[in-house]
Amino acid sequence: MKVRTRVAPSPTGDPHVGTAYMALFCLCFARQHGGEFILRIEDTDAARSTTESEEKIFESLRWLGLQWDEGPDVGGPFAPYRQSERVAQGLYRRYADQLVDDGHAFHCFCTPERLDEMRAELSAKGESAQYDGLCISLGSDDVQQRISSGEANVIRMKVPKQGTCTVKDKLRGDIEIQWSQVDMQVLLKSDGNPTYHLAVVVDDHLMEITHIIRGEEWINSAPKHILLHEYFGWDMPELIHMPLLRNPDKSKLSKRKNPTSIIFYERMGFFPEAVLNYLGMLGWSMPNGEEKFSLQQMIDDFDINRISLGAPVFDIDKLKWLNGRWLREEMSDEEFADRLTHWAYNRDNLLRIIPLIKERVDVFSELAPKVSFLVEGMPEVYSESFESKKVSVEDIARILQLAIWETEGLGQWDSDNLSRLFNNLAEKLDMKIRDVLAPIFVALSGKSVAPPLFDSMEVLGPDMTRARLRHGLNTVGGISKKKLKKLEKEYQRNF
RNA sequence: GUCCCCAUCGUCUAGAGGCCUAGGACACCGGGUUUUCAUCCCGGCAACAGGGGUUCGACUCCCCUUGGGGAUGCCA
Repeated sequence: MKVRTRVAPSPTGDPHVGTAYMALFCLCFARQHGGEFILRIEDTDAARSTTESEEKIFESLRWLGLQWDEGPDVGGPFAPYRQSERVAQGLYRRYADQLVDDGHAFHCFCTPERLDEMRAELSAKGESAQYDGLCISLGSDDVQQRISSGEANVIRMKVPKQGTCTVKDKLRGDIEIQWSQVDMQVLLKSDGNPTYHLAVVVDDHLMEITHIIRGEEWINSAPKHILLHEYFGWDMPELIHMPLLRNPDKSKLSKRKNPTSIIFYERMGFFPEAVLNYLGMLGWSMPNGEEKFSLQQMIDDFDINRISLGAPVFDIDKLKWLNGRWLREEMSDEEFADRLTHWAYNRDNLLRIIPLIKERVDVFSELAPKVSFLVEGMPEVYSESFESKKVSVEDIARILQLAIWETEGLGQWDSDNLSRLFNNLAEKLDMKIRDVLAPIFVALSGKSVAPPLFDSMEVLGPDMTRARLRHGLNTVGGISKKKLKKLEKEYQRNF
């Protein structure tokens, strides 16, 4: 038995708690049945799936104490798995060609423009905007000629016109989906890369995966995967679709509304045991009702039927309480000391901070207040600290909100990039950089005097920075819904 | 729009037809212990979305409505 879940790298490479959530359940399920837990990077986009971003994810999962099995090496040098290597080898193209030869897929020459038009037309008529099958009936001579003339094309899978597909889900039972609802999915893109749907099916087969644990969001594409397995003549792995973690407003957990990276919780000083424990109690419970449990206890008592299907809201308050219990009930003074040293006052961390404050202190005793904000979770911030003669409260709120949005899209989180970002922001707002930065300073540090801003932000990391900006925004009174909508429109137009 | 998933206190959940006057936990509000604070203890507030069936009996099973979420890409 081999249970697999996926790891999706984000542009910044910061691993999402949702990833850890799936991985945790995958591990428990696999171990409970004496099977293997396979962790897999699933992204054919080389820009996103860099060795660096992958390593960051693995590091976070290791921090949590999740150990995965290596699985068979299917062509790439990277354990546990790397997809991009195989793309270059043309592996997926061969499988796609095979489907074309067997009459299960076809070359499609439709341009993106035509597809857009077609979809617009269909949805205007109130029909589902699927591919209309224009290229499916092209003669093979015609196809060969257009390919050799270099015309761009993709490979699409054929889908039955009628009947239903039964998706067997270990948690939800049989889910019936009409084939008419399933689109003729592109399998191979015009650049030769496979889409997720082809790659995932091929990889599952090559890695001999028997069980898949993934998020609920994939239920609708399950028929495509089932059909591909049929076309290839392979056994379909069993599916388990987990509920999705939510923001307090019930939408899918997103960094826009919550700190979502595992690194944030590490930086806040949560214990990995507590974070894992907390994730375990979202959607699952111990048979005896105990809320504090270790990974091993969870594995021992794991029962997939105890998973509840309602999508849980991620509640930091409860996580904090749980962390407190771990801290008080499980840590000796010695261990507390060791962990604290390791967490903040380790050499590496100090070496990052020292360059920022060396010039600003004369003796050690002056150090603590100057660096406290780099170690604190949320610094105490008062609305008076934001007050300024030059900038109105409303503008301060605007600046903070814009900063939050802008930093969401930042790729490489470093001092130089941040500096560019804020200079741009000041320019677009037609304000002095100093006036723009003032409220940012306060939100981040609670003080108006602090070490260099961009370096501090780099040390704090994206999630912690955004969390403090949000906190600052709330402190100055936030932005009303109406104004927020207006600002967002303006933002999308001008930035 | 269409399809799919889901539905117990504000939040996480227990509940496999009678054990339910619906249990626990977080948060919140009281009280106690403590030189302060925190911890800890004790107590309180608070939910089966609505309507139809099935059944001697529904939180539990079925249907409809409503609500929430997701999917509808040459993203994953």
